[in-house]
Amino acid sequence: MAKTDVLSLAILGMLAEQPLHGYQIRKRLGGSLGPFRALSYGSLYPCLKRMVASGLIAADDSDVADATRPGGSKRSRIAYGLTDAGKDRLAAELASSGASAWEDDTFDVRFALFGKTDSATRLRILEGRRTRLSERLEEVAEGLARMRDRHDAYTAELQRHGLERVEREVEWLDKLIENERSATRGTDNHTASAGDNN
Amino acid sequence: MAKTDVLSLAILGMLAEQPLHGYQIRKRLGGSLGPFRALSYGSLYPCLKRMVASGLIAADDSDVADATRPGGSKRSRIAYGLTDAGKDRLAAELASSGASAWEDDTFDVRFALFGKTDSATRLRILEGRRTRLSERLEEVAEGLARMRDRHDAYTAELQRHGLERVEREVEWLDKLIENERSATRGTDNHTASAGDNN
DNA sequence: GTTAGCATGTAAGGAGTTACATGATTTT
DNA sequence: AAAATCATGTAACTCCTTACATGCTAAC
Repeated sequence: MAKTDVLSLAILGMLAEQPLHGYQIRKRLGGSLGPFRALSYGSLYPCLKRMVASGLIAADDSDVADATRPGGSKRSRIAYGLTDAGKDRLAAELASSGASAWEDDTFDVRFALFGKTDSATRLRILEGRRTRLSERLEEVAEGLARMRDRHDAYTAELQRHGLERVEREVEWLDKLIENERSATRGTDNHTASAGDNN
Repeated sequence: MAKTDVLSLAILGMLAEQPLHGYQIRKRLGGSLGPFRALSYGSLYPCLKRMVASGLIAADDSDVADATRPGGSKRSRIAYGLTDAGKDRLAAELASSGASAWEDDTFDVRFALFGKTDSATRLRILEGRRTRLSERLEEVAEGLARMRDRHDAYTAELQRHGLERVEREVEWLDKLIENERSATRGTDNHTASAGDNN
């Protein structure tokens, strides 16, 4: 089974809602998912091509054709939609909560797809991420102790700020985990709300 | 004049304090600078090689030789130090405050080297960074308004958290800018302290 | 009718990782 | 004497960007 990279996963998730063409995909990736603020076409189109080749998505060229000319070939505007294989792959990825799900690169995308992820997996990923960040916290604190004297004021401040940032993300995760747990305790809701943060 | 990439700049900055060998450089990069938490040797050593080739640093192999065997060739342990050209290059880079200085990739390293940067340049970079983040804030808010309805609870929460993170960094910068300004007003201190953050 | 935005793609190249390959030194 | 850590390096590969190349469509 070929690996699904983050970009492909994000695309699969997006196309699960509705077929889209490349240009739209790019804009939405920039808008909602974390790590793709301005993904270039030089990345996107080859990726779509690969996904078509591996049968995860299908290209539909008929989009505008009938809207204007009867027999028209307008070129441009290729809508991509999930195939059955694509749906299966997405489902399989969403059910997994392995190591990579809580790494920096992947976590944001997995989180963005929580609406399609079942409650138990959501919780596992949030907890995995929390553990990951705790480890990071320890590492940094350790390194900070070891280099105490080598730091000038600015390096120390940078370190302190980095630490604070991670601590805040841990707090954020704690809230989400708490939310997730109480939602599960009450109803075993499949699509629990993530709101209620001040 | 060849471009100095972030990694080279970080190395130049580190070697300005004292000669180090590759292994040490790697650990310190992970410890103090932001974007290099675990730089691989596969990146580091080729970079050092390039820097030697372009005359910015010099390799000194005599390190351990006299410590143990008189005529000994111990191999291993190559200490790198700045050449005059390297010092010049570092000085030139530190004096610059162009576009790239406040981008995500570069800012942390530039900040870590503030101890060697003059007050006016520090201020320009901090302000540049602040402006950059403000722009980002606007972009995100804009995109958020445009997609309002397409967001499920989790995507919205991810967006909100991202926004909050950027807002906090702006607050952090505001404090630093304030510090920097008052330090300049008082004494025109070249190596002002960055402390005083709760 | 021309500018701005929509839409698709390719080629070259940058910046990094992983996996491999090797060997010295220190600690247990 | 074995294990951990120090130390240096290369080759293949991944993922992404920039710059280029093309053409349609809507608005002013």
